[in-house]
Amino acid sequence: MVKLSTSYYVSRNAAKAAQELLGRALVTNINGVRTAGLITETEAYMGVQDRASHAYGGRRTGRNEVMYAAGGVAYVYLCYGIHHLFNVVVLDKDVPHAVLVRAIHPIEGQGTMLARRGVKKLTTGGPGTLTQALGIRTAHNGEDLTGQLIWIEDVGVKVPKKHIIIGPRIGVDYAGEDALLPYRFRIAPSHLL
DNA sequence: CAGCAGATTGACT
DNA sequence: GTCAATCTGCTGC
Repeated sequence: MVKLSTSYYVSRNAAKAAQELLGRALVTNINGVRTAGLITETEAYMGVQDRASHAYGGRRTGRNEVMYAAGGVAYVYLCYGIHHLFNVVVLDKDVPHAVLVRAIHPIEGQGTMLARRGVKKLTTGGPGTLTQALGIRTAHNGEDLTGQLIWIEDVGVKVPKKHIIIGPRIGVDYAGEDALLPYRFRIAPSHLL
C-alpha cells in the first residue's frame, strides 16, 4: 500500500486529482482505530475563478483559510451546521484548489463505522455521512494527509476511464454557469462492489 | 448587530 | 414530497 505523498498533491489540479483519486483508499486512524474506504465519488473545486468554491474571487475567511495552504492537507468544514464535509487541498500555497470527497465504499472497520453512525445499515453515499463513518470532524481541518491520522493510499485498484461517469456538480445551482461544469467524477454504479 | 442562505441528511406526512 | 436541525459568513440596517 502506497501512501500518497505531498508531491502528489501539489503536482495536479483539482479536476485531475478528483479523477485520479477514484478507487484510491481514504484511511483514518483515529484514537487508534483504523477505518478505510475506497473513494467512489468526488467533485473538483477549481480555485478563485470557480463560483461554486468557497474561495471564489480570492475570498479568504477563517473557515476556508486552509484551502490556501500547500496541497496535501485536509479541508474539513461544517455544512448546514450539521454535516462535516471532507476535502483534499491540492496545488501550491495560495492556489485554493480542492477535491470534495462525496462518497466512499467501506473496506475496513465497517463495525466501527456502524457504531459511529449509530445505525444498523452502513451508508456512506453522501459527503456528510462518509466523514461521520470515518470519524472525521472539524478538529481535523488542516490535518496533514501524509501524517498518521488521515491519509490516502493507492491500493492497486485501477478504474478504467470508461467506468468513470463525469457530470455536473450537485447542489451548486447558485453558481450559475459554473454549476454546469463537468467537475463531478464517480465510479459507475455497476462497478461499485 | 440581526437576518438569511448554503458544497446536506434523515425523519415524518 | 416536505421540513427541521443548526453553524459560518455576508449583507444590510
